[in-house]
Amino acid sequence: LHPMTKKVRVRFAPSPTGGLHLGGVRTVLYNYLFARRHGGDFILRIEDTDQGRFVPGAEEYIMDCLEWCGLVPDESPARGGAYGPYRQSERKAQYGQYAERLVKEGRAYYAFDTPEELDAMRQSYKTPANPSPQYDHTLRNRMRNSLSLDPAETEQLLNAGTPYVIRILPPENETVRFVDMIRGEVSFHTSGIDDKVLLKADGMPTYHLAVVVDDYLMKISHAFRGEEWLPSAPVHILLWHWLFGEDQMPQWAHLPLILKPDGNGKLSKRDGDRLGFPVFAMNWTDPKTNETTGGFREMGFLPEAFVNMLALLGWNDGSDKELFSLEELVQQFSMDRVHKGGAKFDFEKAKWFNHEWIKNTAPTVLKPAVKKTLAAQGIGVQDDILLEKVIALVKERCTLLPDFAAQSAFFFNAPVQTDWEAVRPKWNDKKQLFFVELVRAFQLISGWQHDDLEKEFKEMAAAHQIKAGELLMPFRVMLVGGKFGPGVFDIAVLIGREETIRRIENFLKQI
RNA sequence: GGCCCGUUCGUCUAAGGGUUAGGACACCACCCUUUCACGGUGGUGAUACGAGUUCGAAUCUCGUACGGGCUACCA
Repeated sequence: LHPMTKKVRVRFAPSPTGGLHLGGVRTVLYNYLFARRHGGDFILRIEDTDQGRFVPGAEEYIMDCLEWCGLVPDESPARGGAYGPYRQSERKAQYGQYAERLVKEGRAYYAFDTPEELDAMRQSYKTPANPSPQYDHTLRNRMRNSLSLDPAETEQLLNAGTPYVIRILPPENETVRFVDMIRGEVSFHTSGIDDKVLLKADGMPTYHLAVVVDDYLMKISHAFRGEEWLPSAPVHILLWHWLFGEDQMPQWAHLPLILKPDGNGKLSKRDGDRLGFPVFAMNWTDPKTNETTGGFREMGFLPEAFVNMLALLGWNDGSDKELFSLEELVQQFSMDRVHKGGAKFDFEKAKWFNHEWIKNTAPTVLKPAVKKTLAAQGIGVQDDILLEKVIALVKERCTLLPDFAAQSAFFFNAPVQTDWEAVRPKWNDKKQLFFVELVRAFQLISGWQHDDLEKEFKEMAAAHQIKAGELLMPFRVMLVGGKFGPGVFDIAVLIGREETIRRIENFLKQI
């Protein structure tokens, strides 16, 4: 087993190609929890070796997402650290040396095949029985590389500055084994490993080389990534074995995939558009296509709820507990309770988490976010004390932050729309009279608390020989504009005597 | 096709050889509430299949089926 002599250093390494999806955030989260749990460091490294797909602004976006989630790295491109650089592109010069070393030691070779030649190879060897031919031991001798060419020719090509890549040369007949923290021992036969490109023609490393070199140089002790990386793990193990020795290698954990809610397969951003939910942490606008993909933040999720929901998608503490703060997650998290199987994402359950968090969060804490969401709906709030009372009153009926606008707009502005149909059919002179007198009574009443109002209202109803129930709905519509909201007397208390009377009179005038 | 990984209610999951297979979301019913929610009570609903090991299997082994991932000079 891995000697835990060095400090735990886990890293999250996104590629800045745009957006940070659910699986990505969960990977960061597990990294973060593991690091905190063991008093280690959580490192962010940017994998920007593919310049063609690099998207401006994506790196900043990733940092913003992490900050919103409360998962700020100890070391990152922005913050720096003792094991920099934290962007792969800035380490470009070093990768080549490691690749050359592998060639010298006979573990890799030069390949001069052009993209067209590779394409031609894949076309000509493609059969129904073998739909995707590999550049591997079966084919490499028929390609143009330093193994098939004679040494003089290779030398000549190299001297002439012919573009080349460096490919790995997997051992003939061995079994590569490693222990995955989640899956236990996993093994691959080397005959099934193809000659992956390690160093591209532009001198940049591929992920395979870069991840190994970076993890070594940055002293990474644990590396977590999605399950889609499992098939290329043997390449990385081999590289570790040759370059730095397996005793230096991080412990691996391949996280289960997050699947689409309907059907099967990996969750993609397309699924979000199709099914009406976000798949990114925050809104992301691709500067190339100008296309925006929705985020959980903008949809009105609390970061605590978002993180809580993600943590439980593939992990639990063994009990029935489902609500965890980040701090509690840090205390409870363990990699051996992470599941092996993928989990379908369920937006309904995600909303449930948010609802629970809204209900359990104090109005003072909720206030800034609610204020923002109200402002976005054109509802200005001057009275902060009132706002807190309103939040306390309506939060249990809000699932997403924007729900606060619908649920509490009438506290701050008189209703613009009135659901007349809820009242008109049963309206009559007796009721009109009742409310006229109610206004008078409310003007005179001494206390303006819930019980005062209810007592007055019910006594008057009795005096007018109308059931209170028949009057409560009209009263609600007068104050709220519709058939919804908290208790009517609670509402009246909060909007105050003057405003209550104004809304009643206004209604009476219009009906 | 090849290689690898996986499989408990519709969904997320608990149960590490002995439980009436538990909880949550969703759904349904009832209660609370003279609004809408919240809440409460109850209900429908699962160990993919077949062998083997064992007194006893969701749990261990093997096979089958099904699902997924990978199969780029992308990560």
